[in-house]
Amino acid sequence: MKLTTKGRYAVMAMADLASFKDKGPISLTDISLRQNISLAYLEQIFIKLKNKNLVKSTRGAKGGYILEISPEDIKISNIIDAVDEKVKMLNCKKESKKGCNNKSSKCITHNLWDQLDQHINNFFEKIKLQDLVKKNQTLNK
Amino acid sequence: MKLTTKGRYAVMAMADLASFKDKGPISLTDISLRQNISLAYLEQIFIKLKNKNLVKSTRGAKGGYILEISPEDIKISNIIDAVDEKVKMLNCKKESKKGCNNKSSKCITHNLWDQLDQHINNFFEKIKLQDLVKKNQTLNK
DNA sequence: TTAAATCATACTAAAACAGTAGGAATTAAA
DNA sequence: TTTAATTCCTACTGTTTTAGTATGATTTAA
Repeated sequence: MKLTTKGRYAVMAMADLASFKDKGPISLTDISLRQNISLAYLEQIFIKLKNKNLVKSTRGAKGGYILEISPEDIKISNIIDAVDEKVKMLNCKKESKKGCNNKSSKCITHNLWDQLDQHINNFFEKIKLQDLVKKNQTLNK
Repeated sequence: MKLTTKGRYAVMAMADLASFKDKGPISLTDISLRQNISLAYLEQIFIKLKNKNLVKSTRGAKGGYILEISPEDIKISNIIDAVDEKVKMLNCKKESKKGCNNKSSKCITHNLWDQLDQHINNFFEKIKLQDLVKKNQTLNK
């Protein structure tokens, strides 16, 4: 069980943006170099972040991205969700009238995975982007 | 981010074993039917559970598996670990002298994933197999 | 006019996943 | 003593996901 790079990169990139939030639009090239992430891959990720209104873009030369919302108001869960990195341990399909294992209404481990989901989502909910950049902030100002 | 079937099935199967723990060896065929998991796949999973001394086997007709330890003493983490379902969000390689992104010593999100690892592992550590079967136990006795 | 940037979409190699397949060894019961 | 039920062992495989590349269009500051 692991997070995919898309989710990790998205959080890294957003944290990067947050650290430079007073420097005007930040280009993906910059983020790419600083965070060591492929530029083309970053582009894909930022389309999604933009669709969810987490960032705003400026096109053309000297363009780039800035945060649409303040880092204190962006939860890690918002970022993870934006790039389709769903936390979903449960596989039990709801459509099937029969239940988890096509037998009983709920499989014996149903509640366990359900609680795990909540446990992880709760973790992402309570941490803000701001929490990640606190230490570095003064350095880049 | 999701758990693979191997981890989920392992926990389901162990919970099944625990519910029938006073009925002598339980065959994988039985578990396969009750939990709706492929027999051949269960066989692979049980080799691993056996290697970690979570279950004991009896070969031949009327054979099967029983728990090697009491359900109160088996943590979910023991099961997950046994089938190689590692919880590892962090991708930062320790070997590389350079650190996470081959640049700074630690990437900006390093601690976040580290804490997430702990958060999840902690969840699996504190839940015992016994906790899963409590409700169903009287039914199958 | 040019260079730097976002925007958009299609493609792809490699790995992981979720099993299957085939048979060998063991043992209880008929 | 044969048969059926079981664990044990190892190799194989189709599908999906991952982690990007590749290509080109559009926009804009200098």
